[in-house]
Amino acid sequence: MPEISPEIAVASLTPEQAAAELAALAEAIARHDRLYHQQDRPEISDAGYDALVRRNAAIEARFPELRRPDSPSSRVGAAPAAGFAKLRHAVPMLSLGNAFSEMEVGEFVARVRRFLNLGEGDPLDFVAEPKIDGLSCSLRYQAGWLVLAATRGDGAEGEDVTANVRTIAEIPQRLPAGAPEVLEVRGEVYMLRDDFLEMNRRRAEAGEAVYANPRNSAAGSLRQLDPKVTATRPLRFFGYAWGEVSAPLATTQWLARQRLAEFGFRLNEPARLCASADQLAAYYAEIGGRRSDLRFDIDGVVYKVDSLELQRRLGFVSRAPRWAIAHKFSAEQARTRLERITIQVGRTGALTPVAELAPVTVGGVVVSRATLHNEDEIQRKDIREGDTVVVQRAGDVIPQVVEVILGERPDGSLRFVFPDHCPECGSLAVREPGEVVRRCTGGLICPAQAKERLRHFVSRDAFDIEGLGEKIIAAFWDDGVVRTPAEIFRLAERDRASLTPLRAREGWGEKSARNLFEAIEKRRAMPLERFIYALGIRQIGQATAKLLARSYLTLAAWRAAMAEAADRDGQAYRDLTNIDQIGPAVAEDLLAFFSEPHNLAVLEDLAREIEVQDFVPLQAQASPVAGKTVVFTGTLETMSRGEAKARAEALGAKVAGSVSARTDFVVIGADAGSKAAKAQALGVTTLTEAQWLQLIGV
DNA sequence: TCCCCTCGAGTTCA
DNA sequence: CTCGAGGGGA
Repeated sequence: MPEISPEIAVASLTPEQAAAELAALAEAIARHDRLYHQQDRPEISDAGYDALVRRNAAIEARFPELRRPDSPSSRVGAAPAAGFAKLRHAVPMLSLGNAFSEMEVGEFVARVRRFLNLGEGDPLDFVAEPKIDGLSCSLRYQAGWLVLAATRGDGAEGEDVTANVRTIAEIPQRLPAGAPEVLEVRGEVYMLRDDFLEMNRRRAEAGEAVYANPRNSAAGSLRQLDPKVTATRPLRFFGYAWGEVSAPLATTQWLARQRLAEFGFRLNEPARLCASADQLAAYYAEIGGRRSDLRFDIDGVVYKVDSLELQRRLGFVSRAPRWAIAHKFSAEQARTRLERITIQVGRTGALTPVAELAPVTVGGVVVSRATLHNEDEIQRKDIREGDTVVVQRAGDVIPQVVEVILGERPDGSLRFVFPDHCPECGSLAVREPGEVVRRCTGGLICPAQAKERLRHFVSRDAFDIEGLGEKIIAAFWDDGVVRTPAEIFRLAERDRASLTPLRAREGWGEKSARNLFEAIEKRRAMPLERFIYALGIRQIGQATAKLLARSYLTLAAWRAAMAEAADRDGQAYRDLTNIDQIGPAVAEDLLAFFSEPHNLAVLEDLAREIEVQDFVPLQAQASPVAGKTVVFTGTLETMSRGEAKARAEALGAKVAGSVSARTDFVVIGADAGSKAAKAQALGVTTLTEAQWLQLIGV
């Protein structure tokens, strides 16, 4: 049995004794943390606790190689991280659908009942809980130890904040016996309002910038590069969901919550089990009434189907579960004067009206601009320059103009006339019939569009060149330093010969210039899908770019196919439109891009500067369906069509929408229609769902 | 032909 | 985050 023996001098410990004592200390400190922070039942004095922490630190200093991965000292004073590494979630972290009215909640309940085929009398329970305004986080425990913590990020990939999360006292470093071998606990990192105010007070005293609200404060505190700083912030955590688990937690959401509590997590309270839409509405009203009494900020409540079995049956739509919904409180609003309406020109030439507002605080943030979306929106709300308007932040983020206070409209104000010429290049701006946006026809001659295209090219999801932001791109373009993507890659070379090198520019130095050149060099090799996306072809976003990369595999093959597809009656065109999700409209935009000589020249030039890497399907080599074209038809039993498609693509297959002689497999579900017949007529291999699953090894 | 869903393109502020 | 439009299943 390992012992904590403070009486033995650290210097005289053997390595074996030290290791045993470190293990005992880790356990003891974790236990006292739990007692103190979660159960408010400390068993030792603060001084006694400090002695344990100091003893641990002393032993670690003497035997650094024995430092444990779960060392209590990593909670405080861990070395600063150099930025945050990306971390892929084992199970994606989803977002929630929103309801803003009782009616929408009623529809949600009805939708769930319909989906599950429930009759009038069949019971259906929901868990209702407050929706904390914090920052979602996923905590991964293995063999009971906290091993990883990640922010939500885009849902698929977040940031590794393990070191910072270890400093949050309320989060158990270790789970009690009986917890699953693998458990990802999901919840919200947040700050109590009182703690937030106190912290701001002290920051103000120290002359430091204060945070706008508890949410920003929690986010800012968790994303500190130095965990020591995070450790000084009063962060807390509520657990309310889970990701990967090696064993089911419970049979219902309600009981799963109790399990989380047993593991030492604080739960978001007050929660309630509700049996009907009426009870949900009552809960909503009650929480809404008590909102200001709660010790933390909430932006609504969440309803979840209680039965985990029913949750499984309901499944997901896109990135949100069908079995849960957030019922939001109405957003905080503010009145301000709309000074002017300006027009911005986007990469595709779209003219977007933006409201320039007299700065006003909404939801703790000063807002001075808000999008007006488009021409129709302005007409619909009859928004005029000089009006007093009501502003709110949609989803508490993006500012929007809700309405005009007509009573305060100044005399002699005029309806806003949307320009029919581009404010940047003067070209005609036209609105295609049936479309809402008005677009500048300047195309290649419009400097605003050119800059936006360049900005898109270097943006995060495209070439991601660090140090080449919006401002710098615009300045480079204006001065003629960089006008095309390829010129970015010739920048360093040209700079050496230049009479006015970068380092001589205002705001630039030797070091910043070198850093930029290095960042550019790092991007000379680029995966095909990113390359296609970076080109900024209309309607070709990330998803479609990846689809094209998967279908054509190499830059050469893609370019050749696009050239050939100019013949709308040819095979190449049929292949293109036969890619699932690519129809005639998308095909036309692609072909329009390739029929423009300027674009071909830019592409050619760029291809000389960089290496475009062939598309690499995941697990491609091993799978018998890699490189094959598959068509799904009819209703699949074991998974949704979207899931089947994702599975097939993950194995390197291409999923097509219709059957042709080039199709390798047609997977036939229940009630299949003409596609099955066509497959037979063409002699294409058909598979039942079971055969398909066997083929891909499920 | 009509929905439903997904995707793209636009947006703000710290 | 929101809106509009394209794609495709029903």
